[in-house]
Formats: sequence, structure tokens, C-alpha cells
Amino acid sequence: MDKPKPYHHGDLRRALIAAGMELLSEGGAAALDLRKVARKAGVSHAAPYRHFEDKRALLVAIAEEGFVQLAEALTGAAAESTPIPALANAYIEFALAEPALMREMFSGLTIDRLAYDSLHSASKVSFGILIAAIQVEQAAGRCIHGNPEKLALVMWSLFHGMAMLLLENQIPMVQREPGGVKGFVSESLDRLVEGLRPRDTESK
Amino acid sequence: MDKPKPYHHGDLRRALIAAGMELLSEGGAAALDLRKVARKAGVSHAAPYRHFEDKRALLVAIAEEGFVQLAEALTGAAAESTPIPALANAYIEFALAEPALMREMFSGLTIDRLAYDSLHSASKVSFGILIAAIQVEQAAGRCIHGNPEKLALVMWSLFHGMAMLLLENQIPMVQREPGGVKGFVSESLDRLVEGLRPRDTESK
DNA sequence: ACCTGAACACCGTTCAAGT
DNA sequence: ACCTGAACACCGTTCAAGT
Repeated sequence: MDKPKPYHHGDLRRALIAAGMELLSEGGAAALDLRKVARKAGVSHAAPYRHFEDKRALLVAIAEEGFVQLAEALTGAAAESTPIPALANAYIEFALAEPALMREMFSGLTIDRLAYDSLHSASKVSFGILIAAIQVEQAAGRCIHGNPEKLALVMWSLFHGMAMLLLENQIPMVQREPGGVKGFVSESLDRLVEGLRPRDTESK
Repeated sequence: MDKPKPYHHGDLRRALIAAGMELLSEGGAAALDLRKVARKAGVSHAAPYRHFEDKRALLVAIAEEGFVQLAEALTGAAAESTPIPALANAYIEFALAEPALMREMFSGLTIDRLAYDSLHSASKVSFGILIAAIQVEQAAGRCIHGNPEKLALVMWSLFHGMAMLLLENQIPMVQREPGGVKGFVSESLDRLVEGLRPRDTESK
């Protein structure tokens, strides 16, 4: 009664990506081998080669899916009343929730970016959300003028640095602080907004 | 006439680390397999296990050596007349000169940090240099008061984010900009120093 | 004490053969 | 068209045996 399916899969490609993401989430990059992915999807170890040229191609597809999910999380945050802190928290929460995926997304797959164009497009969507947030703040007079792309790049760099350093346990002291990760993110953001150079004292 | 050496190596451990770093530099993480490292050091593929428990232990030792080299680069920069921009440039130059090493240093080896304590100590040296630089700027009245460790953490996050995003070609537009990477780093640093919120107009 | 060669389990990839 | 099973080269790791 069902539509005739080729063998037991309607969309093996999607199933392989999903299986790969699960393995990544459970055991990190080391646990993601192609034969295990195939086993998890219920096909032979050679079947994935019908859909992906090699293991790297599967990893690129997974990273691309990761960027789609990140963009979704950021889109939600951008709609809140204080978009900048919301975006920072969303970025860092995403990274800490899926550390292995985050590493894979930003981990040297893109050396020859011409070959993986769709991966870069996916990552640019997230960047676009940051640019839009800066423009909103500029319009409201809460952010200095200047090229919004460059300002967004500074902000992104700070988000990304905090996320990766937290991810790799490089700053374990943050976990013990009052306020924990959220407090750290919020304070760091204040520093970027207010600046490190002392302001004139008469400002309110 | 030479002092009797055990077989052909006086310090195989060091030779293995050096060989591993060369492979990393030449071909990235994918090119670093233990058998190739052994071949490069002129020993059998089982010999490394006399000095390293497993492949991960060698990677940890390599990452540790990377942090030592990073600390050296930062120490030189900290002595310059404008230490903060010098540190930023040193950090990013190091990352771009040895991308594969940089990835390895910050790439999830440290999940159970109790097991790799010396790696964390090595990374803390670099962080200490950043803290000291903040304290110098505070004493000179060029940086706001407040916990220097927290301020250094913000600065490190920004450095690290810029370095990793550049490394992974996430911001290719920077390469085409006038001033290139150095211009980007310098402008971004200005934003952190001056802040994103508009300052009172009468300040010089 | 330190190193070697053979051996084992496992992975990425290929390919002739099946439906 | 899409999938399978056998096969190949290669890697991490172990271990009995050599000096």
C-alpha cells in the first residue's frame, strides 16, 4: 500500500546525516566512523558511498545541518527585547549543548572553500542575523555608527571565543563563579559595550 | 667514542614530539598517524608505546609544546610599548602560522582535565601574560578598574575568536580588506577598548 | 631497560555481482 | 538505480621475543 520504496529507505541520505549527528552527540568526533553510521541506518557499510563521495562529504553535510540549527537558535534570540545579550546566550548555549557538533562545524573542513560552497552559505546566514542585530541597535542609538558588518564581526569573534574556550574547559574558573556561564557571558558583553578605556566620570 | 646510547636514540620522546609537530605542520591532523611518526623518527611502529601510553598522549604532549611556544610569542609581545595590540597580533599570527597545531591545542583533548594537568598548566602561562598586561594598563590609567582576570578573559575570548574564525576561513572578506588581517585585528581591538555604546561627544 | 616483527581488530574505500 | 559481500591497504594497539 505504501509507495514503492527502493530497498528499505526513502531517504538514506537524510538518515545517514541523522545517524552521524547522533554518534557525534553521544561519543564525539572519534565515535563517528562511517561503518557505524551505516550500521545505525540499517544498511551495509558500502551504501553511504551512493550518497556521499567520502567520509568528509558526510561531515560537511553534518556541519551544514549544524549551521542551519544554529541559525534557528539565533533567529529566536534576535526577536527578543534585548537581542544582543540574547544572541550571545543562544550562541554559547548551542555550543555547550552540542560541543562535538560545534567543533565539527568550525574544524578545518573548509580549507578549500570553493569545494564546499553550500557549507559557507549556511554559515553566512548566522552571520547575517548578527549584522541585522547591530543595525537595529544602531538605529536605536545604542551602538556607535560604522560598518555594521565589521561591528558584527567583532561581536561574533567575542561570542565564538567565549564559546570555544568554555567548550574546551580552558576557563574552568567560570563554572565556579556566582552566575556561572551566564554571568560570565553577561559581564563580558558589558565590557564590549562599555569599552575597556575609562569613560568620562560625569556620564550618568 | 660517543657516550653509549640505547639503540639509536638519546631522547626518542623528544624526537617523536618533533616528528609529530612536523607532520601536523605539513599535512594537518589527518596526516598525523603514529606509524608515520615512528617511521619519521627512525624506529619501529611499536617503539612510541615505550614513551606514550597511546596516540592521545602524544597529541597531548604536542599540544603542551604548542602552548609553550605560544607563551614565548606572547612574552615577546608583552614587552613592547603597546602591549595589548602587540599581544593580539602575536596571538593571531601564531594561530595563522600553525593552524593545525592551534586546532590541536584547543581541540577537545582536555575533556577530563584531571588526567592532563600539565597541559592545563601550560595553557595557564599564556593566560597569565594577558592578565599581567591588563594590570599594566590599569596602573597607567588606560583600562577601567575591576578584576584583571575577568578583563583578561574577555580579551582572550576576543583574540581566540578572531584567530579561530580566521583560521577556518569563516571570514574570507577580511583577506581582501585594505590592511588585511592586521587591519581587522587593530580595528576590532579599538572596538573593545572604546566600547560599542556611543561616548559623550565632548571627549577629545 | 628498550626495541622489533608478527599478529589482531577495525576502518575507509573499491568493485564485481545481485535485485 | 540502488544496495551487498568480499577484498585491499592501512592504522592503533598488543605481545612474545630479541639485545
